[in-house]
Amino acid sequence: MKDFKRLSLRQQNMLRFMSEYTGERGFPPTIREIGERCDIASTSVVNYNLNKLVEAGYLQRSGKVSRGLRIIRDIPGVAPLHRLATNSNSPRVALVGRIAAGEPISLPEDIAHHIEEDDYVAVPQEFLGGFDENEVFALTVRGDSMIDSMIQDGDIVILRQQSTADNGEMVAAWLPEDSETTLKHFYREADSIRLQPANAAYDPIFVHPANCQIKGKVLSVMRSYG
Amino acid sequence: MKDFKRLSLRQQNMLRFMSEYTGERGFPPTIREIGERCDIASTSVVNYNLNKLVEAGYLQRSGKVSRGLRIIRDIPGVAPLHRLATNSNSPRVALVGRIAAGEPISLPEDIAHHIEEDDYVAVPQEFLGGFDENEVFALTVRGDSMIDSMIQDGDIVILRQQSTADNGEMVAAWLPEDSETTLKHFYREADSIRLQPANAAYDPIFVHPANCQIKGKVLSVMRSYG
DNA sequence: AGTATACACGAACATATGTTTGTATGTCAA
DNA sequence: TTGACATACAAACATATGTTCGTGTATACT
Repeated sequence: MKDFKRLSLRQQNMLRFMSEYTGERGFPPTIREIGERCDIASTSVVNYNLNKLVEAGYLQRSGKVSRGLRIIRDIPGVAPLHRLATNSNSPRVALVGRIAAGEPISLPEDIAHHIEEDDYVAVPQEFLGGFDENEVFALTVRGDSMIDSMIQDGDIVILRQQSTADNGEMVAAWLPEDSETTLKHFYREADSIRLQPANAAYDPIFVHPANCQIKGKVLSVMRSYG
Repeated sequence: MKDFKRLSLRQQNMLRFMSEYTGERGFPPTIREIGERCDIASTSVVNYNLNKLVEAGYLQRSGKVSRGLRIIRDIPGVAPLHRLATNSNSPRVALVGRIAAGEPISLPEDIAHHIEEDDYVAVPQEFLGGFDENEVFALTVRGDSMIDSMIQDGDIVILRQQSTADNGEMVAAWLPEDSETTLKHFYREADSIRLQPANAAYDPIFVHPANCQIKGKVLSVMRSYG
């Protein structure tokens, strides 16, 4: 059984993507989805490398069925977030950082490590959108750059970790070219991504998919005056 | 959200099968596989019942993709695929009504009477502003008349019952002459009261003190996208 | 009777998706 | 050079799979 480092970079990427995807959606990706995300042009190449991963003992495949993949070994770097102790019965969500124009947010690798005791916020069950508290995190909003989404300085946004999104969902997106993180509604267009503010008075932003990195989707917002 | 026992026997079977299948194989079953195992002759019937399960809050579906199923609630008799958060012991606050332009809110006498079991919302301690939960109530915002305060339709505002306010506090004010309830920042001027929107683009409202009845001050705002 | 609603069936439909084939390009050893 | 091997690509293929539609059958209510 090969060591993870012995796999080709492409195969490592595939494993990482499959693991993340499955964690986010609840089912594995298709061959073509793997190809898109790992910059593999041909489905047969994905198929080829999947078989290599089976040989290496990382994967099980159920032949001829869609999404017939199952990862059977842990993958460095995408280890599942460990459960964090809590006293309260109320779900406690990791408050991992601040989101603001011009600053990146470091996710998800850093979550498990950089958390301290105080960096939690209690969140009622109803505001977790049915997701497990372990795949949910919170950010404090800094600055007024999200005003057009009815979110202001000091708000706490609750998000679910995921790197993809469905149309209409509100996401935290990191725009590398602009060195900016923003909260917008997500829409996949023909060959670009439309980031739509909540307020109709503001114009949408169009970005190339390569310049749009989804960090998570917004489940809820909490604000305290005082 | 329906109780498990309220589901049809067929739907219960489907849930059990989906959960077991996913646990065994690592990916959810197809519509046809569900049909076979649950003695359902037509794929459309499976599809129909899957949508029912989504309505009941047990399932998430990713449209148009194969095996696009995810169980999001525990199912009696089946080992849970992932841990779901436990019941909350957060303070529970009475959700006494809706606030909207043109509609009065009946406070505080009716609070004790009109409340039913569902009319509570769990609120984390941090969002009660240090007040006792018994003197705090919640309102659902209806309409977009409060957009200028970064509060939108569907938001839940947490308020403390009080009939006066300090300058700068955000209050729910009932304006008898206009038959209107509104959320604004409160400022006492020489011989009038200024109700100031949060957004500078909007003009303040000046009212005579006799035409301004404070219902409570806003402690926090909670919003769930769902 | 008629109407509405919930649930079920089967067939046709569109396409998502795994598989296969033929070919090309690199490296490495003989 | 040659040949073997690993890896990559594109196109064609077969079918698995979600969706839609027309219909039927109960039950309950007017």
